[in-house]
Amino acid sequence: MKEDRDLMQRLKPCAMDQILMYLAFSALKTGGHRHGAFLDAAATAAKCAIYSTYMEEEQNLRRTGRLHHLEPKRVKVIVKEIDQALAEGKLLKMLGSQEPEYLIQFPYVWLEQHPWQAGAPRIVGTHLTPREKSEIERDLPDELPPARLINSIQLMELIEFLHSRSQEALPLPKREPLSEPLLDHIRDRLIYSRTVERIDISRGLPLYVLLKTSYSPESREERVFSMIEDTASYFRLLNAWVDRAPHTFRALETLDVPADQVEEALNELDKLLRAWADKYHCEGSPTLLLQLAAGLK
Amino acid sequence: MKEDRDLMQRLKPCAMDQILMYLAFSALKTGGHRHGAFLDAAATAAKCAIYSTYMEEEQNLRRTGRLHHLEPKRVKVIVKEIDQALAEGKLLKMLGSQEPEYLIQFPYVWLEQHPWQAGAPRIVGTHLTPREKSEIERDLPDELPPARLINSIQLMELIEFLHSRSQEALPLPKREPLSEPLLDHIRDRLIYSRTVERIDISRGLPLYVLLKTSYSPESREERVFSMIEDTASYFRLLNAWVDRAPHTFRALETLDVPADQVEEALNELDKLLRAWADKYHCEGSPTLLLQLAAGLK
DNA sequence: GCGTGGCATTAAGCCCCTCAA
DNA sequence: TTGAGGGGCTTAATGCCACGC
Repeated sequence: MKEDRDLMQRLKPCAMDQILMYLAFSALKTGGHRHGAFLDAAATAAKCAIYSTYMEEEQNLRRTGRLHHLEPKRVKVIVKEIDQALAEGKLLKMLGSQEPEYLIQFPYVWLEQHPWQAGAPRIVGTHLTPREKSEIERDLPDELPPARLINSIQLMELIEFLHSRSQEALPLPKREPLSEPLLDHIRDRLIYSRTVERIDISRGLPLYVLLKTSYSPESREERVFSMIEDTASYFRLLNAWVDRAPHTFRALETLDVPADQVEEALNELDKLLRAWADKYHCEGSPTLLLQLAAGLK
Repeated sequence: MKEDRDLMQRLKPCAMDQILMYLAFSALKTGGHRHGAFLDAAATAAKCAIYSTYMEEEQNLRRTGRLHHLEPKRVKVIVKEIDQALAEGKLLKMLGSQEPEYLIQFPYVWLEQHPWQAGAPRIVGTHLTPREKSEIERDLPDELPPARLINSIQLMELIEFLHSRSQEALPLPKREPLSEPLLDHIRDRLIYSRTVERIDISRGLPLYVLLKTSYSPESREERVFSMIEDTASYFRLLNAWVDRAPHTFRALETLDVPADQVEEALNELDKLLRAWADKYHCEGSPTLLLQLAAGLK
C-alpha cells in the first residue's frame, strides 16, 4: 500500500493516469485479476468509446477511425463485436466483478466437494501415519471452515474444475486450456489472499487447508470494495453534473483545520449530514444519492 | 453523451469496468487522445502495479509473474522500465494531461506563426482575387482570435511542427514519424473540437480559420476537467480511508426527497457545508479537503 | 525453489496501396 | 469520400522447454 503511494508520488501522473493507477492496483494487487484481464478490460472500454463515436458520426468507419486514430478495418471489427454483445449477449472481455470468478467461487466448491463434519478427521486418503495426521491436525489454525484438507493434486483438480466451468460461458473457439502458468497463478493467488494455506510434509504431496469460507472477506477488502463502488458512482454523479442534469450537485471545499479539531469537525459534519437527510427524507419519493469524502490534502 | 449512457446501461458493467468506461469516454471522445495512447496508459498503470508487487515480494521475478500471470521475462522488462523512469526520468507512456499536448499547443503556435493585426487582411498569399477574399472575410464568424487564415499545406506544416516538437522529449529510437493517418487524425480532432474550421473554396487549396484561442475552453469542457480531477482526488481520499488513515471520512447517504424539494434541500446542504467550513477554518493549519457529489439515483 | 536463455503462436497496433460505388 | 480488399512490419501476450544455481 505504501509502496503504491510512493510510486504515485514519484511519477506525478495526471488525473486520468492516477485513476488508471488506482484501478490497476485494485484490480491486480487486491482483486487478483490477471494482468491480461486488466488490459482486455481497458481495451474493451476503449472499444465502447469507439462504438459510441461510430454511432454518433453516422456510422462512418473512416471518420470514426480518423477521430480516434485507428484503422477503419479495426473500427469495423470493434463495432461488430459490440453489436453482437448488445444483440446476442455475447460476452465482452471485461473484469466483470471486483475479483475473478474462479477465485470467488473457489471456497464454495471446496466446501462442496470436500466437506468435513465435526468430529471426523480432517485428513483422509493419504499414506500418512495416524500419528503424523494428528500432529498436522493439532497444528491447524482454529476456526477453520468445515472442509477437509486436500493434497496438491486435488487442489489442481479443483482449480481445473472451476476453470472449465468458467469457460463454459465462452464460445468454443475462444476457450483456453488451463495452462500450467495459469494454474500456478491461481494457486498463488489463493495462498496470497490467505484463502488457502499449504502444509509441506516430509514425504509425498503437500497438503492444503481452506482458511476462509469466502475469498477475501477481510475488513480491509470490504473497504476496498466500497472504494471502487463509490468511485464508480461518484464518477457517474459528476458525469450527470457535467451535462447539467437537473438535481445534481457538486461541492469541493478546502479548509485549514487545526489537527486537534479535525475529528471534532468531521463528527459534526457527520451529524449535520444526518440531520439534513432526516429533515428531507420522505419515503417513496425519488431517491437522492449523496457521496462525500474528506481527508488531509 | 446520451449514446454513452445508453451503452453503459445496456452492458451493465461492474464498478471497475464502469470507471474504465468513463475514463475511455473522457480520454478518447472528449479529450481526443489517440486510441493507442489510452491503451498504452492502461498498460503503464498495470506495469506500475506489477512493479509495486515486485518490490513488495522481495524482488522475486518468478513470484511476481505468477501473482499477476505474466512471464518473469516480461516482469523484468517492466521493472527495468519503471526503474529507469524513476531514476533517469525516462518517460512512461501515460496520457500526461486531459488532452494531448499537440492539440493543446496548437492554437498558440498558430497565433505565433500566423499573427493578425486588426485592420490587416486575414487572408494573405493566395491566388484569390480581392473580391473573393473579401467575400470569405465577410462570412467569417465574429470574435476570432488574432490569427490569419492559412491553407491546408500551412495547416499540415503546423501539425508537423507540433508533432516533431512533442517528439523531442522522446529518445531517438522511440520517435515516430508523422504518418498521414496520424496527421488526418489531428486535423479531424481540431475540427471536431471546433478549434479550427475548414473553408472550402472553388479552386485551389482549402483554407482554415482558427476559431478559439485555446483547445476546448468551452464551459462543458471545463466541467469535464473538474470531473476527472475530482474523481482522481476522490479515489485518493477513499484510498486513504481504506487504509484507515487518520482524519479521513467517508459518507454515503441515500434519501427519498420529493421532486419539488430537491433544489431546496441541495441549497440548504450547500449552506450547511459553507457554514461548517467557515466555523472550523483556521488559516495556516493543515488543509482538509472535502468532496461531495449528489444526484438522483 | 530461482534467474536466464531460446523458440513458437497469435493478435493487434501501426503503415502503405488499389479499386469500385 | 467511403467501403472493401490487398499487402507489410513490429510488439507483446501467452505458452513451452531447458540449463545452471
